[in-house]
Amino acid sequence: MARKRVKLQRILNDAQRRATFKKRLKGLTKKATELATLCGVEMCLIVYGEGAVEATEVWPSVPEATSVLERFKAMPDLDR
Amino acid sequence: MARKRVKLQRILNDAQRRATFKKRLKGLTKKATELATLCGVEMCLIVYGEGAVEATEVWPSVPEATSVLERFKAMPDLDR
DNA sequence: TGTCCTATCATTAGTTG
DNA sequence: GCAACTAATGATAGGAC
Repeated sequence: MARKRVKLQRILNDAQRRATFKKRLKGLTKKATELATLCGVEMCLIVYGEGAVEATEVWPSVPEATSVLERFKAMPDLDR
Repeated sequence: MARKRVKLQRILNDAQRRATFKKRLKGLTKKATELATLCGVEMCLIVYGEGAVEATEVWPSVPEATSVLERFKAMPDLDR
């Protein structure tokens, strides 16, 4: 989305993939914050990096995400 | 972000809030898809709407989200 | 209400220090 | 490797239907 479009496939270069991950994760969480604020909803986001390269990320925080997950787990299958 | 900027606070009008929620959720999941593809990571997103107004949303799918959640639940506290 | 359009604002790829 | 900057693409508020 800038000087050049990026192909929609896994970035092979490790350093560049990490850099892109960091930038886009920031953008994604910002959007998530805006959506939660504007629409008055609760939400959580969990990202699993591959091995030790990208760390696992939990948003907005581990306790809040856990709370949301408990509600999801407790929800009857029919409602899912 | 378009003809006019929107205030970063809960949209009071129900119809408009629903419309904004739908548009932004679509944009958010698109971004999430791109991040997962570009960086080769697994992720899930869970949104709880308020009461019956906005429905609960799970991305990318309930089975995949459940899989990610199981891994999160099984993860030692120290790693979180 | 849902979808399409598009002017306008937001995000970000590439680059520099 | 990170933060800042900038050009260029991407997302979306408001409007039309």
